[in-house]
Amino acid sequence: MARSSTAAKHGAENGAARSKRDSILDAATRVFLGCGYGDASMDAVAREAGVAKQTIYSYFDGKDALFEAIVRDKCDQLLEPIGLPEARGNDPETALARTARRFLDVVLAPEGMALFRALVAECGRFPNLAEAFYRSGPLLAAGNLADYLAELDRKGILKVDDPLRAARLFFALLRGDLYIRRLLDLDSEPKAAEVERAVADAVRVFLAAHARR
Amino acid sequence: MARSSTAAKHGAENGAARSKRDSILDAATRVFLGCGYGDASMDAVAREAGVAKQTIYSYFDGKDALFEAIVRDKCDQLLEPIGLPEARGNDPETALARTARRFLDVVLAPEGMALFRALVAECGRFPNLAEAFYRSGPLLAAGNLADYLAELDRKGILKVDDPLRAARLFFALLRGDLYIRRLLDLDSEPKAAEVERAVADAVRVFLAAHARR
DNA sequence: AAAAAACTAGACTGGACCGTCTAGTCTAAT
DNA sequence: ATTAGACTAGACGGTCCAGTCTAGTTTTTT
Repeated sequence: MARSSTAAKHGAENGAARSKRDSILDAATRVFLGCGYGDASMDAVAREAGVAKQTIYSYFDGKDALFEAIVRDKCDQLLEPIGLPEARGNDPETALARTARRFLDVVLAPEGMALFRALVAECGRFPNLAEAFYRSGPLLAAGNLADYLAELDRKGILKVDDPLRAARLFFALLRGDLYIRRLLDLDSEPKAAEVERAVADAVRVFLAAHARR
Repeated sequence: MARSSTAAKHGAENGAARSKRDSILDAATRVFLGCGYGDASMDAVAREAGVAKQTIYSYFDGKDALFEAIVRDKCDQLLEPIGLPEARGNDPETALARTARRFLDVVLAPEGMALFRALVAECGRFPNLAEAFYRSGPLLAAGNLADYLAELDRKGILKVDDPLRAARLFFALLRGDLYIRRLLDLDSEPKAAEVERAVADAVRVFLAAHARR
């Protein structure tokens, strides 16, 4: 019935209340993804949101619940584009490149990286969040691509024995070394040209591996 | 002159002193990699090492220095096998598979994952550690493989235009989806059969992409 | 206008933890 | 035997922080 387990006593769940909740969520996102769960303080969130600390506790049960809320929120919002099935032209090269570009744009962006870093850091404390992220991100994306690959196989355009496995490999190829370097914060957000090069490499290798002979 | 910046006043840097320092380092490794930098307490390290807290501070300057020491230690110890150039038979498939196996055995093992997770979580606080890890791990491994690939290209066995780039791609392929799942702690250490399958997939795709036509 | 609900600012509690300090014990060298 | 240095056990100061509480103000509803 109530949205969150306890703290949902705000009469109208719309209008001004919604916007206050949102501004808390936004501020919390900045703070939590900026310094990590451990170093983020509720006082900092309150300050950032321009809100009294008590107000936060009236919308959320506590620090854990707030973190969960912002992560689920960011997952939905951030991973939505890569979850959507891609418009599939008849040219596999173009379709793959488009999928690839969309994927990298999301996961290599500062927000995507910050979210993933936070999840890696806290996966011990919040195992269900890690699972939810994986399902609504990498797994969904791979599933969609797998459907497309199966179609290409049926049509005899490519040779794909295990579509899901192949899709996962494609995304792995795509992350490449860049992703590790980004995770360790050794690089800043890559320029479009770099992304384009990674996309081209991945597509080339993938097509070579699955060409009909 | 002195090993660590300040705390190196232990007369003989051998024998009993060495072993005490080592037991602190071991305990600290368990604690830090077990709960992460933030949640690890110096008291817990002392308890784990069976040592008074003061003793830790006589060997290390503080929590930061201790963390640095254990990370550098684990980097050296863990990544040493993947830094070594591989015995290269004439069969590229076998050589690649051997390199791949050695790599995955290290990075997917609990210790390898814990180290990497800790670095990802703390890369903001310890940027130099992240850099050191990258250089003595992924970069070194890629460099070695690149040398081998260049050789194969010279001999006309494979077609490898940019060896370093190709080597990085090979390792990316190798990490695959498994690595993401391991990072988020969604899987436990993979069985040998799973590793073998990942290795076979990566080698197959890589060779297909770099075959001489 | 009056009552109720939401919100603010800030004090406060209780607990965790880093790093230091004290006082005393053990070991090894002189 | 004495002395110096390494070590132990535990207390302690200072800081930080999650979550609660109080008292007063603003907004909304009736």
